[in-house]
Amino acid sequence: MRLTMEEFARLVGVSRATVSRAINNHPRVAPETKEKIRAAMEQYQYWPNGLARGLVTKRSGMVGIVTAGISAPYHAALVQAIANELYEWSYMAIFAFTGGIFDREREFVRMLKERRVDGLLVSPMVNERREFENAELVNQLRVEGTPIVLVDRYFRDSTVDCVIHDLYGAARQAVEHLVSLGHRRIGYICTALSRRSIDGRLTGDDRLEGYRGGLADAGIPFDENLVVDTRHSIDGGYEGARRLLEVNPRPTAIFCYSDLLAIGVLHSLHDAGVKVPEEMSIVGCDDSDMAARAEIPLTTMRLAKEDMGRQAVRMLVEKINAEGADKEKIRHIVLPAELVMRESTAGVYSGG
Amino acid sequence: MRLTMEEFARLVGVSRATVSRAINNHPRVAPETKEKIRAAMEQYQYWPNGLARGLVTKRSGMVGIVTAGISAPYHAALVQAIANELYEWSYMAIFAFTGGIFDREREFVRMLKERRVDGLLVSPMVNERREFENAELVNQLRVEGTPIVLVDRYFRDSTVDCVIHDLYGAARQAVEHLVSLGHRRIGYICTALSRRSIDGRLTGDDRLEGYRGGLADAGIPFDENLVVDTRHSIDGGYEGARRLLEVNPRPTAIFCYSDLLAIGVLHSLHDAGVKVPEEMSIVGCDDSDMAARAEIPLTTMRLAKEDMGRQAVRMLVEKINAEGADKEKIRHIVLPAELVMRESTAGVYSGG
DNA sequence: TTGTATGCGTTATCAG
DNA sequence: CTGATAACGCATACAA
Repeated sequence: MRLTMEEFARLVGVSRATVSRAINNHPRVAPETKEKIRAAMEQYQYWPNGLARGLVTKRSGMVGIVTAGISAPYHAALVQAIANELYEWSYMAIFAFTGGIFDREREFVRMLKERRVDGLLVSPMVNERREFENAELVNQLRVEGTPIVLVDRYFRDSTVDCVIHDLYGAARQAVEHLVSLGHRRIGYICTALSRRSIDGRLTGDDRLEGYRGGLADAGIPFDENLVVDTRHSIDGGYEGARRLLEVNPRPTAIFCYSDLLAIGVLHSLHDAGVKVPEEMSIVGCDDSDMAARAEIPLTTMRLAKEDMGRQAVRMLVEKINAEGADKEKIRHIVLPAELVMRESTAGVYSGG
Repeated sequence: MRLTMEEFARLVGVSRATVSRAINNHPRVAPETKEKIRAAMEQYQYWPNGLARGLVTKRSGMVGIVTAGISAPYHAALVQAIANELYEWSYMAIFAFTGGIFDREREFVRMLKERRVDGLLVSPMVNERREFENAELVNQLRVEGTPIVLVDRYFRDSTVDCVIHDLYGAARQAVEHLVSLGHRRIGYICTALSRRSIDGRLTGDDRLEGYRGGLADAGIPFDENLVVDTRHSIDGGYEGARRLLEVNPRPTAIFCYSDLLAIGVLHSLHDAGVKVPEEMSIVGCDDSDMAARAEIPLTTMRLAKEDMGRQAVRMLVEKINAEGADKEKIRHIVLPAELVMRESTAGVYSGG
């Protein structure tokens, strides 16, 4: 059994109250006493019991992170960023991966609250229209005042802190870049998630809206034939590109929903004998590790995953420590995307 | 403030002891009482305070995972596997990513013990000779009886539970496969970590030993010129392959330390105009997502990351629940690697 | 089967 | 500046 504060205090020759004060460096404790205790802690390897401490302070020093998982590099990078920033604030991270299983989202939140985490970082599950599968859960959390920050999700129906990427701006900027190179027929390859929004309903895919916005800025009419949806995988990108190559007249540039799709597009064009960037310009989205390492280093829109993790944690910590009215203050942080020019984009092919 | 058990019990009209028993489904509590309490829990949204509970049961229901990080897909997959299995056992996972920073390993372990985790899953940092950077830490954990399982690490100097891949067998099998295809000049591209062991000192790279073993089995003499070390990245693989192409006579097959290196090798050979698998066979190691998705789907040795996570968690849980002598029982689980044949290996090129 | 009383290891309030 | 002592929310031995 581990040493208790009472036993430890006796060993040092003080009361446990003094030990406690020394540990939490309370102002009214003699410097030499504090030093003596600090040294003894090392000697006897005494560390306070976090459970007991949390029971009385009502702070566990832990934060729960609820997300689908980390199999995608994007999510791994984001989770890593969150963990790193949490460390800076001396919080420990309890991770809960739902694997996209609906019931687990609720269950994990319950377990986390049972563990008395000080706050929650959540990327709630969304359906294909980007609506929260479990909006009630988020709403309840909000109502009961659990400190929470939404990561990579925007809760339209309510007022919850969140930090998201400016995906609209990212797409718009990508198109702007291509337009500036002289392109006018620009395709967009997206995933099934966003395809549905083309028909005019409120869109869930900010990239698609940004793509339209970029075209509008340049006075280029929107052509539905240039928008292709596919599975979110390298294969999906491969197939999407094939379909775009059949459109007449063929596009001279393609913006992709993600780097993953863009990699597939690259393979597809390679196999089809279409040269990148000479005959076709490609822009990805994310700036994952794959982008720079692709056969043809990929021009892409960098999504600031590190910033996202950092900001989310900071907001949450502030929320946890907020008093009174500040606790109600809601903030939405929108992270700008940055164009990273590499070798997959160039001016329009002039034949020959 | 959240409901307390006392208050909740009063609401239901029983004592808090009864509530406690109902929650921990103690045998001696009337079924109808139990049912009434269960229902009331839902109604009043009452959940016991895990901190208080842990304080008395001396169980936190949490397990600490100390590892470098999850930027590499291999590690992401492993961590995900651990998390999934932990869920099956109703444990929550506190992740601590050291980022390879020496001091953090100690610090995180201390923080985790302070949080009173029930056990530890650790992949301790190793130096370039595969020795533990912080052997003392592991040893101390062992001595004080903290339930611990080493993941992907084998602690040679002591007796700690662990689960590792049979990397020796993996390499040997890879060579055997190549030999069976008729290859006799087989190269090996590894990382700086393993290069040092060639000169005869105790090796840290089991793959290298397996490679030698495979050659020996086939009666092929070991040729130091066919072993190349490089950075562990796609670029590293690219460069390593270039160097192997200059060896005379040139190898007809290459075994790679990892899929990552193999991908670089593929690029390199492509650029050098060497056809795979016609002119050069390639075998990777890991069977990461990249392997199947490579331009030329990669033959590789599958490392069972899911099994590793599952076994590690199971061992730890058993350790936590072990009584008396069983607590001392040490087990080492060695996971076999499996050859996954794809399209990057073929018989020896017969010219023309 | 249920209720009462005690202790788990801290922090915090109050005296001294 | 330091030392008793009362919570904190729960599980459990003991009584009823």
